[in-house]
Amino acid sequence: MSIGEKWQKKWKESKIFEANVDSREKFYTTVAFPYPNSPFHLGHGRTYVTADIYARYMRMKGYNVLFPMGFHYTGTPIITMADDVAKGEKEVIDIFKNIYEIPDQVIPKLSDPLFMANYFKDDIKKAMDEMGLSIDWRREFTTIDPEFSSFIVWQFNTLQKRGFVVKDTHPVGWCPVHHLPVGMHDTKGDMEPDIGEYTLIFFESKSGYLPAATLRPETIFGVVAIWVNPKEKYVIAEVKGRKVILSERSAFKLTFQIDNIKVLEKISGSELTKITAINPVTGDTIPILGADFVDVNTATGIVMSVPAHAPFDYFYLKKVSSSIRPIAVVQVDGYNEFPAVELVEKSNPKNDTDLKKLTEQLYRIEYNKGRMRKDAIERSKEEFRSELGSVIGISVPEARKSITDFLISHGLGDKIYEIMNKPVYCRCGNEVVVKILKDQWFLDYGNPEWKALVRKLVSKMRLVPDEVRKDFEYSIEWLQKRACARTRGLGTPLPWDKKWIIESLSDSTIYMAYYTIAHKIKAYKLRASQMTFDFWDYVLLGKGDINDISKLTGISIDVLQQLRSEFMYWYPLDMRHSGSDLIPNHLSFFIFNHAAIFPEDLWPRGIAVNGLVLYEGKKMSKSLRNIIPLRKTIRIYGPDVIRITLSSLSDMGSEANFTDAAAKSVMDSLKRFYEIASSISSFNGNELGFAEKWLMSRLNSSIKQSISLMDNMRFRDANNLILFGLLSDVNEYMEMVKAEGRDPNGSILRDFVIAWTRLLAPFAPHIAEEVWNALGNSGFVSVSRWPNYDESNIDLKLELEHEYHKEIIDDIRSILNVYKGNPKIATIYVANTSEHTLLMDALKTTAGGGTLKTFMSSHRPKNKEEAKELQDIFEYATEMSDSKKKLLLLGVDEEVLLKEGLPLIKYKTGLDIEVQKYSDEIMRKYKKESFPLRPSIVLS
RNA sequence: GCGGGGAUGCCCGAGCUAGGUCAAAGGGGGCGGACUGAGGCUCCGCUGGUGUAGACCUGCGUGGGUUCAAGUCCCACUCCCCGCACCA
Repeated sequence: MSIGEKWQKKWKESKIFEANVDSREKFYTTVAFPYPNSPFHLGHGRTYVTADIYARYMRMKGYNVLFPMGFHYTGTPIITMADDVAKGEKEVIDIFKNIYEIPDQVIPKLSDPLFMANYFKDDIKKAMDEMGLSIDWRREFTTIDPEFSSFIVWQFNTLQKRGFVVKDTHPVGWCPVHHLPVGMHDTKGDMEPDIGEYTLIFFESKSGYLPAATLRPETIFGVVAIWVNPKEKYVIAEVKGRKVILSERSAFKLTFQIDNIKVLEKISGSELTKITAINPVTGDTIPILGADFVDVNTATGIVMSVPAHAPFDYFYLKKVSSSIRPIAVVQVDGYNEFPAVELVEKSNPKNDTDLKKLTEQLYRIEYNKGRMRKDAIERSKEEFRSELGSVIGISVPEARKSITDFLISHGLGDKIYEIMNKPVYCRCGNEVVVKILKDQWFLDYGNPEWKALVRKLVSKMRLVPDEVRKDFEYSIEWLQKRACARTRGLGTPLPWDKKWIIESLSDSTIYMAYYTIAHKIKAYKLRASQMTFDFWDYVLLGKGDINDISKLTGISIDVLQQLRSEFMYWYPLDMRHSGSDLIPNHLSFFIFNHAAIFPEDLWPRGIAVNGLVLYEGKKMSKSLRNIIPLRKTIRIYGPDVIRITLSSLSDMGSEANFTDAAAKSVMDSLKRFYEIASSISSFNGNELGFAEKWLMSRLNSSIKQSISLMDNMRFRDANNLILFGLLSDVNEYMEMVKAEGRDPNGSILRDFVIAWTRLLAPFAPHIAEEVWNALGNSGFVSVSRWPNYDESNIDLKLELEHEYHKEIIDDIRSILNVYKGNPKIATIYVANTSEHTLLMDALKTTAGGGTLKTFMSSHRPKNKEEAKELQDIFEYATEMSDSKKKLLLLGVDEEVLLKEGLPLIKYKTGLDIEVQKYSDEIMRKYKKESFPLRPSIVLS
């Protein structure tokens, strides 16, 4: 059995992570629960480990820590994926089989969604245990447990009562064949259908209205023709009581958006080109022209031609007719009155791809810099002129909005939805269309009262790292109505309209409250039917009369009280951990729903967000086939290595790059820690010299620093300090002792290792327990206290002195570097008191904002040499490091200091060292100056 | 387009919210050495260029600017990554 398994088992047996209400201060933390549609990969581990490190740290700080876990079954991906398995979809099966190494006999069973969810839940749970997460598993649940459903029903009833649920229509991507909404998971190539709006403008003709579809309705004044595709089929249909002409395909697609479309007759595109149309805004009569580039599958298949501002239009119009003149609508600085003409003539596009690029370019320029021309607006019909006058001179985006409103309000236009990134195909092979869902239920995140509460909540919240605050503020302002129910998937039916299932991002917003009593619900075997609206109102909001509720539900008063006090002990949630990708949705919804349901004193206090995980510098993806199962890496490296590599090698807010090299180096460091810990009994020294004092100082100052780093979740810095930093300190200590030719001090090292083990425990709990136990400590390091530091052991001066010694060594080495020959002795000339006085004076001058001039004038050099010396010392003073200044201010006898470091300097340089006082003679002989803490060194 | 975040030495990556201690932390890789039966363990040294003395030169996306002094501040530009809704 590995060290990992050994301690995981012991933790479980001793129940140390099962948190119960007691008199201690509590700390309640959660992580977004997993969605079990596949096993965990490396990327999943990061958030959980990060939360666990903090949970373990807080536990060691003496808090009563609750870290529960549940599983999210709600939604469609599990169903879709099970379907894929059932259909024998190659890619999915290949991933399960070859990446996650799921046994052959299991794979067919995964075609049952519930089997899949349970199977992966178990696998994920194992992964969590194998990572050493300090979870209280008694509170585990899934979101389709009837007990949990009763909680969600209560949540939605409450939201409904408070007026935060509204009914509205909503466009979705839709498969016209199996009549279901399609999201990213349901499309070929996982394409998210991007739904956009086209404006329709009704041009009159003798055969009916031509609804030209455009993204730029403001260019209506510059329309010189209508394009249709002469090779395609069109129909005349009755739409909203109006006779319109549109492509056959369009008529079909629009049935999903508009009721009662009646196709009256068919007409070919070429036939259409024989008639003319009338611009409803200007009254101009314009030709209908044929063009192959018109795609009848996009919008209505009727396109208006604006050659002044659309490169396509100008390019093709030029080919068909030379008599039509462009009409300018938008003025842009740096272009002539017909920007599209100018662009096409200048860059001479060869094909549609070139034209597309020009279109995008012009579109952007006009959108950002364009202004509406007066002459264009004045082309409108007399009756509209005064109303449209307001758009003269305004920007394109503004004009677009008001002209669209104008068109619709005058019955001259309409809006339709279209898939903008078309074609998008459903997995069944049919092209996705836009469907308007009627009677859809929404959570009204746009509600101003609600938003105001949320703003308040966020402003009081602790966010780690704080940079994500902007993201939250942005996303909260941006959120509007959000559909909260779906037609299919696992989950809880909407209580007042049971054909809808509450969708997954809506039933996962306040479930942290459920954990606080989940174990009691199980222990008392409460049934969902007992957990009524009144029950939840009492337990979570303290509403209602406990006697009545007890009678109504058949739950004893004692149990009800217990549940209420459990909840009130743990709530509010202190910290929520999640990936940064969930900021605009889940985490924001979490905030919104808490604000809506709970009183202010129960609002969550903090969110910690981490970036994603890369593997060897690349994003993990199916297509790259570089998905690394988490459990596999734990088998290879052990849990402690994985924990540190995922969570503590990069800053929390930035992405973490998992590389095998990094994991290996963490593994080596942990091994080294273990070796040192196991060998301390063999060290027999007992001297308490400079080296020991230095080591103790390093330890104590590291402990001191660790506290603020851990408090702020700066795990990268903390780990650098604790794992890598203390390791190199021990090495340094060993060298120092070796230089003095003596044995390391065993008892000092023992104290050091004991503290070190505690510091390491949140990061590498398994190896920490092992060492803790081997050193003869009772109990678990996991529930021991974070080490205290003794301020009196922190000797800044001593540490600075050691720095000084190392600098002397570096200096000698850099001279050796360029020295030709074999020197035996380094003579170090230490500055004398007069230089010391001068330097102090120079420092005083610079500190007071004085310059070289001030300094000179107060010293009045007698000759050139003296002036040079003064100047040098002043320059030295200005560029002196802070640590040297400190050392100088602490007051040192440099000669004594040097002698203290002699063994180390000799050992490291391999030279004999002589220390002498500096004199002018040295200056004459070697042309070298000595400054305090910067002695001159002469090799010979 | 909107919003957020980046661009640092062979590679990865700190530092840039308080400008000087920055040729620039820490890794990795490479080179050399110690230990060893051996080492893929560990430890030590070197790893921009030049240099017979701890120095100098070049340098932190590009171009300007502020300053005695800029990787760090200001302006402009180029490029890259992430999110943008009913999907967990």
